[in-house]
Amino acid sequence: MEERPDASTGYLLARLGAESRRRWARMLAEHQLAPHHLAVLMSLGHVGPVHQQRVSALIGVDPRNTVAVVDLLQRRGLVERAVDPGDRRRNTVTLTADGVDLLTRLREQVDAVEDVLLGGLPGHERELLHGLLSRLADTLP
Amino acid sequence: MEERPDASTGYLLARLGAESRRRWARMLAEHQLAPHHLAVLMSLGHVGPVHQQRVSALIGVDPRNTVAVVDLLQRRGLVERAVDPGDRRRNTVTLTADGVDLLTRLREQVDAVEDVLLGGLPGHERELLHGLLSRLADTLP
DNA sequence: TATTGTTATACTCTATAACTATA
DNA sequence: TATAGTTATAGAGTATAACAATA
Repeated sequence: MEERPDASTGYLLARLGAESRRRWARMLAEHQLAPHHLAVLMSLGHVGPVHQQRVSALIGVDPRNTVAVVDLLQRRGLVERAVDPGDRRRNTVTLTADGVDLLTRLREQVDAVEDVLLGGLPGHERELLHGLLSRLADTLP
Repeated sequence: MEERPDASTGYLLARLGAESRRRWARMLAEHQLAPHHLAVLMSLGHVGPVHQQRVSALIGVDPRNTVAVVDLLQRRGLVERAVDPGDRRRNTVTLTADGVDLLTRLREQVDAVEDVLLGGLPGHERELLHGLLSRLADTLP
């Protein structure tokens, strides 16, 4: 009887997360976007306009590295930055109409990529997984 | 009623995977190792000696980038490379006794990191998540 | 000719330090 | 003094191309 230690959950998360990111990257390359850019669009679509600091926390990217990500999206007219009148240090980031449009169109491709990645699980288990990951993500910040 | 599109499962995987990797990296820094190094040790502990090509597939790292990872582990005496007599192009990678020792000692710290990351989920849901991720990882290669 | 491992290299992503402006 | 955003930059990780040895 051989010892066969199982991989840890944290490792499986990192391993599958890297795989998912890789597929996202390939899909997004045709749009000249990187995973972080879509992450921002999806986050804004999810929670609405927020300060740039909050964007960083939502997508799990350091504030300094978030600057360039939002810069590109702004240059493409997908998001807008507006100084918060209540605290002029803060930038409120908002999806533009073009941003919403692109997000809507990308969702289809996102789902297609996902179908391949999660192909090994039947539908009800995918929903189960999604629920668990979703709750886990909410407890992070 | 505001539109609140939910984040995709693939995105949640990438997001949580990056977080997990970050915590692994901080923990492993004291041992002068990177996540990929532990990934190799865990994989070998899981499936036993395998060709380097298979190591690449298991940890999800390109063969070219795997070379340096195995190089370091070999220099530290944690794994051994042996030419396969049956096909001399191939290197069989094996855990050394020191490698097994380190892996055993690291498992404790891995579990501690994991407890923090998965703190938001009760025990039975962690097991559920582990099972789902485990099956998903098996369908990848 | 195809495959395993390898090197060199360019590119992307992430982390460390320090600055500006507002508070 | 502390915080939001920014810049510059070094370091780690990943991807592109080409090669040697073996099959």
